[in-house]
Amino acid sequence: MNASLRTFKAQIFQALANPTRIAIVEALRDGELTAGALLTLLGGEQSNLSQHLAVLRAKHVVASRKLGNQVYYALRDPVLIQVLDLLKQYVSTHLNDTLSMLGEMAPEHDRRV
Amino acid sequence: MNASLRTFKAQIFQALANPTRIAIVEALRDGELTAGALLTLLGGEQSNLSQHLAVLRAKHVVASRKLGNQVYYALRDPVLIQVLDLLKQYVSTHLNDTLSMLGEMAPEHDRRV
DNA sequence: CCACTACATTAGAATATTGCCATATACTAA
DNA sequence: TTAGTATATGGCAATATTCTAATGTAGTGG
Repeated sequence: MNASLRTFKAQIFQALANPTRIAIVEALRDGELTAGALLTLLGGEQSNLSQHLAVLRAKHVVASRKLGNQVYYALRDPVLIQVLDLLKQYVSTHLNDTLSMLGEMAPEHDRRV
Repeated sequence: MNASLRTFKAQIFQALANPTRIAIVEALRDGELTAGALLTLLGGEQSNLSQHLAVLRAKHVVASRKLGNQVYYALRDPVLIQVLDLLKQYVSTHLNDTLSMLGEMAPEHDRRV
């Protein structure tokens, strides 16, 4: 495998390497949402969310379309949902390994990981 | 979903968000390798590779066992291989979008993406 | 013990990422 | 035009990542 391809893949991972951006992708799992809806869902500063959306746009993770006053965001590829689903598996498999990192949560209690 | 869990997932993505580390994970796809074998495969500075291995260890992506003089590295969870396989799909789906980023390769010609 | 091989760690500079704040732009409505 | 809503962008400080070079540590063999 070619170095440029690896760099490209690395950039996709980089795009997902932030809790807020993961939350965005998860929020878009079932369809598009406006930036405002995402802001309501996720909370935080508007400009901060907008910057994270810019990162996801730059890495082609999301597409945006403007409708009147608002901008609708959607995932560009459902494969990323599958990636997140695999990560859920990963997290539950490794819960015991990583409990210390999280410093919370009981392992045997299902909390919709 | 809980913020700590998202942070944890983000760290896994962060671990994979580097071309060298992706190359390491891909090299370990079919089984364990020593640090030296990885160095031979991937080239570059020994200390640099060692640092990347340290990142992967810290994020629990790889396990290491010492045998005599050498350290064997292995993936801790095959799910990460699946993640990389999905990324391959992703890359080929989006080749046209991202050719400019890569600045090389013909899209219709199969190059083992 | 000494020398050698295999890895790991530290230090430091260059660069990138992140969050906050303020400001800018685009669209709508009156 | 003026005001208001929705979103994006730029400046800037704090922090994190990545690389190179040098040094440290563990195991092996003589």
